[in-house]
Amino acid sequence: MLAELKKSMLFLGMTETEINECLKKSGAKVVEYKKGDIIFHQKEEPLKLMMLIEGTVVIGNNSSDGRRSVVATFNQTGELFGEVFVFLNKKSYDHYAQATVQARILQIPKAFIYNAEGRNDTYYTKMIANVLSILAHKAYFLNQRLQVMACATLRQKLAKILLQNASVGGEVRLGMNREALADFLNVARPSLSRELMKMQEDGLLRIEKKNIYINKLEELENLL
Amino acid sequence: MLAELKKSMLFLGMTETEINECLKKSGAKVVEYKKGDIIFHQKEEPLKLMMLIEGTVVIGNNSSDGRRSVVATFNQTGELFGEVFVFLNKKSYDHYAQATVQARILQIPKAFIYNAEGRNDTYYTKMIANVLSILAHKAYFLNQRLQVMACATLRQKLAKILLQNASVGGEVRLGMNREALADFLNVARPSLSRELMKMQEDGLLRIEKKNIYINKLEELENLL
DNA sequence: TTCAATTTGTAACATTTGTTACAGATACTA
DNA sequence: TAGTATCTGTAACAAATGTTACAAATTGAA
Repeated sequence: MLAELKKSMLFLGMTETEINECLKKSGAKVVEYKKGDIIFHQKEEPLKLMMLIEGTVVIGNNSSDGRRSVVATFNQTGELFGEVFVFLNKKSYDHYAQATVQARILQIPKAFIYNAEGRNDTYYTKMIANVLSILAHKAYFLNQRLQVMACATLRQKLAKILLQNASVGGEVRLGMNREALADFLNVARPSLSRELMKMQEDGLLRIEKKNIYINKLEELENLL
Repeated sequence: MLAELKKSMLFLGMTETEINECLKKSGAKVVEYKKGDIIFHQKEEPLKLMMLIEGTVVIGNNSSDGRRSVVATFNQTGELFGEVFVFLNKKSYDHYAQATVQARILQIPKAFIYNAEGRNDTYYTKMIANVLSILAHKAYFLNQRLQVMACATLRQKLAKILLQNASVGGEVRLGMNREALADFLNVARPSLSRELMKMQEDGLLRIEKKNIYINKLEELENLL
């Protein structure tokens, strides 16, 4: 498991010795869940950092009439989930977490983060830096997404995401198919196709298979 | 100035003594800017936490053809800005910050946060907790906003924001006028008015002056 | 290769939302 | 109080996007 932990954002840059030290001093535990098990429920107080080691976890909430809606899905080893609620110091998650397949979760008591005493060891500083980086990344990513969603027209949304992801040569590799891109932009897939084709006709870009090449950078920027 | 700092998110829960200790040990400085002065520019490396003490600051970026677009505005005493870039450990802000009126900014070197040595003082732990809380709040807020924006229809957006802000009795006080609400939801004001009135006709809610009262909570939830 | 499954572009039409203009309501000031 | 500015709802129309269905293109596997 250590090999996986070393690659996670939380333990990035730490030696195996340091990671073990963290796990021991923090009282971290690995908990196994079977398919369908609840990992935490809505009313529960967020007291542990949850890191997915193996499996798939969905975050959702129950509305008052009992309907369930899924807010997020995690399936990458090393990902944290629910950590925002931990650091908000909220009295309850307002969401539940459920394993959709068998899962293993590393759980680190939050108290560990909030107690610097006797921790002039480097691992503590590294972990703090990592946690800050994780939260900052999340805020940064959400902000990027919001800027796309905040565009008034579909053409503007496309311009935004293309500019955000363009490499120096003007090549854009989004790593999404049309359907996923449409979901990301929150539009219907045929609407997306239509607008992409229109933009190509207008000479703004060139579409080749999965790749898109920006022809007129300035014009795209002027749309925003 | 201490009185203001005590109310800021960054120094929340700290005594004046502790705050002074922080300022001294961190090498923090208060810098004055005149109207129009650049506080940091796009290529600059983010090395200091910036807290607005007085004035107004806009964050923006220059696109390649020289046009400027404003991304955010800060004018609340005690607010941090640009902190996400600091904790991302990026090599450059990709934005500039500019004072739009005379401003005073408290600047705290980031190194202070990343060095726990000899800091078994309680103020360090408190500050870490506060910084984590600030970032978590930002992520939480952005996520809330994103959930509203991700709704497919205007009616769903309204349902979402009303449910997010409803008190137990079903009263919703948004503290925004129609124009601001329309901006927040990213729709045209007349479209917003039209949909609100339709929802009232459908019996979902009741509008009284600035306040909105939810009549049928379940039906609103079922929209989502 | 060949076939089936998936992805993508297209078109016609329905629906939603934006735009513009204006009048009644509300809030603010002299 | 009167008068002005701002906010809000309304309506007619324009424009953008969603919906549905389908065929061409692409991918992946046998």
